[in-house]
Amino acid sequence: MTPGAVSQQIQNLEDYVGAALFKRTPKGLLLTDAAQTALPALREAFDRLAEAASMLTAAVDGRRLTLTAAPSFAAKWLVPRLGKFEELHPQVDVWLSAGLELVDLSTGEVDIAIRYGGGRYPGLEVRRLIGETVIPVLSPDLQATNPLNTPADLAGHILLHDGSPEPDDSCPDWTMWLAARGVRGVDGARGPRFNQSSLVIEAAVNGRGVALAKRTLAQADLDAGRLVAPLQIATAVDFAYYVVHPKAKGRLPQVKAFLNWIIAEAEAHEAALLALDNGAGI
Amino acid sequence: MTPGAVSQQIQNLEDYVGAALFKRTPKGLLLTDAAQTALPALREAFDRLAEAASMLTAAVDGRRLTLTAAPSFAAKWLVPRLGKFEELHPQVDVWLSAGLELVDLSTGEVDIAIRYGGGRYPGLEVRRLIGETVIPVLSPDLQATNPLNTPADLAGHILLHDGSPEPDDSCPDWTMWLAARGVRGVDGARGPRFNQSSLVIEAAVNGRGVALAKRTLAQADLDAGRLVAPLQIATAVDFAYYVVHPKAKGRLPQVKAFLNWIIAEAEAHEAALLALDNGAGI
DNA sequence: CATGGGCTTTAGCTTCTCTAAACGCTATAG
DNA sequence: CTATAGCGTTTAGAGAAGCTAAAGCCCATG
Repeated sequence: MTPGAVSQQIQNLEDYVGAALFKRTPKGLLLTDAAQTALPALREAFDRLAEAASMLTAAVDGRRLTLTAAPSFAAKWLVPRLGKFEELHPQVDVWLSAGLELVDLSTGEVDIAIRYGGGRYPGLEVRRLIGETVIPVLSPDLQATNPLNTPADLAGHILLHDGSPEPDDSCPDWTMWLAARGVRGVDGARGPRFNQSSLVIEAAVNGRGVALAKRTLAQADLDAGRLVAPLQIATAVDFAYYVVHPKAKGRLPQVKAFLNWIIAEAEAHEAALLALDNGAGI
Repeated sequence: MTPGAVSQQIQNLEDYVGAALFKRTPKGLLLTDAAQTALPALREAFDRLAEAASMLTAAVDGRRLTLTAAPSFAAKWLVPRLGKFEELHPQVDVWLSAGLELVDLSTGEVDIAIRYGGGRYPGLEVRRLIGETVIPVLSPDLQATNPLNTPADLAGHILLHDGSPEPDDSCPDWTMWLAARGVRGVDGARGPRFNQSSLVIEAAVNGRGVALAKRTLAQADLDAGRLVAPLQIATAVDFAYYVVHPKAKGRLPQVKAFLNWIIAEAEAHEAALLALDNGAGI
C-alpha cells in the first residue's frame, strides 16, 4: 500500500461524506472533531464485522464442526456420547443438525454426516460405523404386569410400529416378524405408528406396548433398565450406520478428530454388545 | 444491479469466508445456519457503520452547525444567546469551538466563524456584526467601598489588564487611556493581566479591581448588575465582530438560518445599547 | 539556503465489478 | 409429456476503481 493510494482513499471518503476527516497541519494529519466523534462508533462497527466474519469462518479455522445425523440416531446414540468428544476437544463448537437430508454435504455447509442406509454415498468418503438389528422391547413395568416370554404372548400386547421411511427391505415390520416366527392370531398392522425410531422407543419406555426396536438406538435404555428385551430375538438388517464426509473436509483438524473419536466409540459399542450377547447367549 | 453481479459477489464472499452462505434450493436461496447466526451481528455492524457515517455527514444534511468564535465572545455574548437559536432550530446540533484560529474555515471543518478583527478575511463571506468600545468597569461592591467617580479615582484602584493578543492599535490599554484623560500619578502598567477579555471581566465581577473592558462582552454583566460603569466613558475601537463563512457553506440551510438569527441578535444588541446610551447621555 | 519528512498529485497499469445475454434447473400449466 | 415461467448461474466484454511509481509541494530544521 503506497502513501499515494491512502491519500486518494482519504480524499474519496471525504468527498463522499462531504466533510473533512483530517486536519492538514504542517506536522502531519490530525483527525477532525467530527472524525474523532465518529471514530469509536466506527471501531465498534468494524469490530462487529470482524466478529461476524469470524462466525462465518469458524468452520475453516478448526473451531466449528458441523454434523448432521438421522434424528433418532442423534437422539439415542450420538448426543449421549457427544459430551465426551466435547471434553476431549473443548475448543471445537459442535453444531449438530438432525435431519434426513444428505444434500447438506454437497453444499459444504456440513462437515460430517452420520447416516443410516445401505452404504452407497457416491462422491463421498464413507466408513461403516455400526450394524443394526431389531428386537422386541417393552418396559419392565409392562413386563411385570403382562409378561412377554414367548412370541405368542404378543397377542396380549399393543404393538408399537416404527414407521421410519427407510427403503430397507431386510428390516422387518411387525407383520413380517410375526410371520417369520409363525405367530398367528395377532394383527401385525394394529397399534400406534411413529415416523421416527426414537419415538417408538420412547413409547415403549413409557409402557405403551411392545416395540420392534432398532437395537443400537434402544441399547442405552436397555442398559439403564428402562427397557427389557425378554425374547432376546435379534434380527439383523442390511442397513447400517455410516459416517460420511466430503473428501475436502477430511483435511480439517476438527473433522479428523471427530472421525477418530466416533470410530473408536462405535467399536467400543459393538464390543460391548458382543460381550452382552455372549453372556446372554443370543 | 443485475442478478449476475449479485451472484458473483455472493460467490466471491463465500470463497473468501470459505463457507457456504446460501443453500441453493429449487425454490430459491436460503441462508445457511452459519449465515443465519452471523446475520444479526452483521446487521448490527452495518447499522453502526451507517450511524457513524451519519455522524460524519451530519453537517451536510442540515443537522449540524459547526461554529468557531473567539473565546471571550463565545463565553460572554454567544453562549448566553445560543439557547434561543437552539429553541428555534431544535433539529440542529450546534458544535461550538472557541479558539483563536481562523484556519478551520478553509479545511471545511467549521461552517461559520465569528471573529474579532479588522474585517479583512479574503476569500470568505464577511458580515460585520457588532462594533466594540472599551469602558472602565468594576463591581458594585467595590464601587460602594471605593467609589470611582472621576478618572483620578483610579489612583486608589487595582487596574485589571486585558492582555488579549490583538493587533488593534486603536484599542487603548490602561496606559493609553489614562494618558488620554490626563490622569497622572497612576501607573498604568501595574496590576493583573489576563490573556482573555472574558477573564478580565470575570475578575472585575469578583471585585478584584477596575477593568478596561470590552463593552460588548461586559454588557450582560452590566445589565445584570454584576458590574457598574460609573465613569460612562466609552472609547470606540477599530476592531469589530464579524461573522465569516466560506461561500460554499452559504447554501447549507443551518448556515443560512444561523446567519439570519445572529444578525438579528446583533442588531437587537446594538439597538439596546443605543437606547441605554441615549438615556444615560453618553 | 539546502535537506528531509510528510503528504499530495499525476499518469498509467492492473484488477475488480458491472452489464447483457445465454444457460440450467425446477415447478407449474396446458 | 411438452411448454413455459421463475430463479439463479455462467460467460464475455466493457467500464470503473484502485494501486504503484515518481514527481511535486510545503514546511520545518540544520
